[in-house]
Amino acid sequence: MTEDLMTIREMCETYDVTPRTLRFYEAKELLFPIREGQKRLFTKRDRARLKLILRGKRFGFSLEEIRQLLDLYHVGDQQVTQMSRTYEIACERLADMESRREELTQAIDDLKEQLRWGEKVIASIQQEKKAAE
Amino acid sequence: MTEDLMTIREMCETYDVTPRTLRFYEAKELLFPIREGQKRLFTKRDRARLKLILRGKRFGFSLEEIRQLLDLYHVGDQQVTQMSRTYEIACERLADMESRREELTQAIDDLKEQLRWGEKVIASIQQEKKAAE
DNA sequence: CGTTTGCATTACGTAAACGTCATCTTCATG
DNA sequence: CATGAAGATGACGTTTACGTAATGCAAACG
Repeated sequence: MTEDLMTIREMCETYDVTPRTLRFYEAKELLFPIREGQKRLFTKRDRARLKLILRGKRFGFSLEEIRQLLDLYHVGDQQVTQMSRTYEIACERLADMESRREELTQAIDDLKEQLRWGEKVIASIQQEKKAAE
Repeated sequence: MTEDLMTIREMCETYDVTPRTLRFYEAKELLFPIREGQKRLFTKRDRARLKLILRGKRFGFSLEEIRQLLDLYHVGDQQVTQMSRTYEIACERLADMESRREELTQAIDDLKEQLRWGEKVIASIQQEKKAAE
């Protein structure tokens, strides 16, 4: 931790995932821990990527989609000639996420309305109970 | 369609899903189409539920989680005594969704920043090209 | 009246995302 | 030096969310 490197166990405790998950993400080329002999050591970069992975998952992105998103955050890995294409993809993603947020806002408003209705129903039940006493 | 009832095919075209998906959702008790002989006929209620299902999926909810959410929108199906509990669950869901939205906003801001950086890089490449001519 | 067409059921298949052994090294430690 | 904890490597198992036939019925059509 001090040298900016973490063991698999430290990673698991920090991010609440299993070793299997981390090895799986490495196999899928989402993470690239360095090796000390056999053992994996996760860098700051791996941790940043893992946070993005977990966030992506919470929004229903597949690991493959997340992998593409991750590349947007590590453009240095890419050839400069692919930069423009990468930029386009990123713009599309951004639009996608913004429309998602609007949809989510709509869902929140719907649910809030339901809740107001529920409050009314509960209140009227309380009244009935009171009347029955 | 005129009588507020739709065949499976009409549903598929309207909501861009396969028949298999609709039957699957029925088996999982997410939809409750009525029967005309053997054939399924989907009501307005089924369509409302399907919209919520598809929306839920876009946010990474599992079908089981969605089923619970759906019940919040059809409280009439429940016993009145369970009302308060249902209300609690709904509040939790709401908080969950609102924190999701905040997270999404953060992700959007991050990506926007990445894009601004990308714009700079692309611009500087254009400069290099120009200089090379 | 035979045959498409539309929908149904049953059942096996599959991709994604890990879980769960079983087995094997490698150190640190009593 | 035995051993036990931490980590690695297969390899098979599991759940979710459908896909994909194979087969059957029933109305509609040429």
